[in-house]
Amino acid sequence: MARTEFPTKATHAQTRAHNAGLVLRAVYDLGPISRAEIARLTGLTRTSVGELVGELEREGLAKEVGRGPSTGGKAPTLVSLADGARHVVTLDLGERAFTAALLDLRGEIVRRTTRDLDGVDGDAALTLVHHLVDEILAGPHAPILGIGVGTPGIVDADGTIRWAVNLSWSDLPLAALLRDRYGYPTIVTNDSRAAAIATFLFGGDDRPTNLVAIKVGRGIGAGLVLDGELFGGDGNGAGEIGHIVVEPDGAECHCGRFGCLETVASAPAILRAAAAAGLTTETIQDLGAAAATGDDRALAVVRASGRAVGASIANLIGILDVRAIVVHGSVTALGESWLAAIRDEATRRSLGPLARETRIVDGGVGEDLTLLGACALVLTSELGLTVHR
Amino acid sequence: MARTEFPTKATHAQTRAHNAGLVLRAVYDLGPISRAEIARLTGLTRTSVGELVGELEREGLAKEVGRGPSTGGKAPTLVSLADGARHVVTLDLGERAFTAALLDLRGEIVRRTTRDLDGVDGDAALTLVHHLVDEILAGPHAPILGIGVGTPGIVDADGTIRWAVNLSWSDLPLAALLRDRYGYPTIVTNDSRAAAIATFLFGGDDRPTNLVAIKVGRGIGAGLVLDGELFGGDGNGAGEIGHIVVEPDGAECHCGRFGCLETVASAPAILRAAAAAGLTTETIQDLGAAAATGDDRALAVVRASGRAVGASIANLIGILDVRAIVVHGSVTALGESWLAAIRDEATRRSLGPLARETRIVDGGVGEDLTLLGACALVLTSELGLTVHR
DNA sequence: ATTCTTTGTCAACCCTATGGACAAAGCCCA
DNA sequence: TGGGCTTTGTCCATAGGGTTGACAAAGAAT
Repeated sequence: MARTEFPTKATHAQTRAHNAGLVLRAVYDLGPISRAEIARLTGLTRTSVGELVGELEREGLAKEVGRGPSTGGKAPTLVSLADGARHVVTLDLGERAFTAALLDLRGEIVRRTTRDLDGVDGDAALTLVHHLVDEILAGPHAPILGIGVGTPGIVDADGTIRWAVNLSWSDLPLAALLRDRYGYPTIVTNDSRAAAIATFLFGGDDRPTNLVAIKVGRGIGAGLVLDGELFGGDGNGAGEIGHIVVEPDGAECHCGRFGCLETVASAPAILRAAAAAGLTTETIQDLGAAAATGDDRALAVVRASGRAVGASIANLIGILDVRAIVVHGSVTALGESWLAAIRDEATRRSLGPLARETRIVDGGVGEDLTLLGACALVLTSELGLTVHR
Repeated sequence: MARTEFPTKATHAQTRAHNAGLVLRAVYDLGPISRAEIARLTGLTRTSVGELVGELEREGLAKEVGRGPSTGGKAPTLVSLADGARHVVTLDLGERAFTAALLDLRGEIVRRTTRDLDGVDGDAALTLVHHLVDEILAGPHAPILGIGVGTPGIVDADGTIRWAVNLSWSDLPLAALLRDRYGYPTIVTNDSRAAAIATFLFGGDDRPTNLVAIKVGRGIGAGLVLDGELFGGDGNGAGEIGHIVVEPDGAECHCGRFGCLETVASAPAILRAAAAAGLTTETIQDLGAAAATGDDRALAVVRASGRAVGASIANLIGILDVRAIVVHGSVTALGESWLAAIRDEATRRSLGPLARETRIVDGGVGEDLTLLGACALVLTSELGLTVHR
């Protein structure tokens, strides 16, 4: 029904907010910078920039830090960001442990606490979340900008966790709960997605406009950054590639179907395959090491799982024409032969020109990616900021 | 390099343009409507709306059309769109023929001309394009808003046709050429994509935010409408699913790989398969008819090709979580058993909850979809309009 | 006929970006 | 050392454009 809702009108305040965002971003991205330079960059007048910078200074977000070199005229007054002027509380609700951390405006971790899950779930897990946040907030901190959470499972756009298997959570309105309890803006997302924006924003200067970050661990999921923004799809389920069937006659998956990608390429599946092949490797690391030494059976297992991921990536490339693909998560510990298998299969299965320009890179185990992504989401939504470097 | 470019500043003029767009859209979508009603809908004041409507009237885009019923006070003055106030020239550069048409603001075709291609290509084909546009413009018309073109092949974001096989065009800057020659804003897109926005915009009131329109004909391509906008990908190649490998050991494709979707599910491939199965059907229609009468061999061929499309759709669903999928193009003539095979396979290969809510519908041969889509693109870019119904 | 509503418009006002002017501060060069 | 030239940052007047409030016109309700 386009009949009832309608896009929102534009107001002066919005213009202001937009331009304020530009100035903040300039200060943020381009380090110590003069007002005049910001004016040139943004196209705003020096007058406007001066006023907006003044506002940032009053809010404590920016401060003058001396003069720069002259270029033939008056030396510019440099303004830079007060990195610690605000803090963000972030949570990584991992498979085995929950981590809470306090991050500054640069995404630097000020402090963190991790608590092992030890089979805790349901309400107890929620209580653990509260404890962790309480603990983080108990220490000294700057004004809090918001709370960002990365969690496994499917998460609605409004921050409700539809279901998270290992935590026995279903339809848990986590964002609303935390918002009510702490009074801060709160964003809850799926961990694959958090990792995706983190990779995107911290990807350095040459970051592309589109990026897909695929997490391969106990489960498999991707976060899609399209045209610079996280894409959720109609039901916020975009990127749930773990349950696309890749082997119609494959093993049964816990989702009820047969031959889902997760039955072939997830960590548990790989270990099962290794065992079936008569290998005695207990962990992904071990298997990777075995493959690295040239063990044929290990190599075969590693390659098979890599090819499955590669085939899925070929689909991604064909459908979305993305150039930047990052693979991360615990399974990346399989090492180079795994990645090579992914690249080979992705190339073999997708259109030449597209595949040639695609970079598939190893994002590693991605320790703090979820925390960073959750932080980035808060920064973006609260300040219109874009974290990078 | 985020260092050099920078998002653009917001100005008063932009605010104005945005709000003008809102008002125009209200008049456009909601037929005869009063200024007061527009004000309520958009959140703008009656004053602003009055002024903006005045502007539309001066431009000839809107006109007063009497009074509406009173609701207890002064009866409202109704304003409605002057459908024929502007015209759009559109071109459909089809596989066998070129069509040019003049469309009004509602996407209604005012007049059209079609010329068979008869093997014409290269410069001669370009000349044909010029002739067609000249012919359309020779007749009476309202002020022209722009030219919209739908063409096969891969098209850059700036309207350069990278290559179109059957026309022997490569790196032809068609948009620039037409812009220079006629002086109108010009948009050139791939036909699958044009069809996608057309389906999206003309899809009625309950249109979703995401839609994928898959064209299955001589080639196979999809147009992706994500969050209400056409998605192009990094190299404007998004939706080129025809060359994703679906059968690694399949037949050779003209792209050089083996087992691309097009080698299995495109019109020529299907006819080849039918011939190989000993069928004497000459056309897609014939084959569809044979399948409809229960011919086992025909049915097998039809189902096999449908399943291949269905598997690709499962990928789309898993990756993008789109709810609305439209299949169109000449191969839809295969009929119900083909569509059923598509649906079955798509459901079988994708996650339950996702597949359940997905609607895969038959868009038919899609006669004028390309023309409509090209028109819609021009309307959207020139007026910020959204065509529907 | 009177009162109450709704509509459309006009005038005064406010927010915010712009353009011009100017002092401050630096370089360059005689 | 002083004059000319640039660049920077700010002040002031101006203008675009949405908002508020008031009001006449027009219709419904009593």
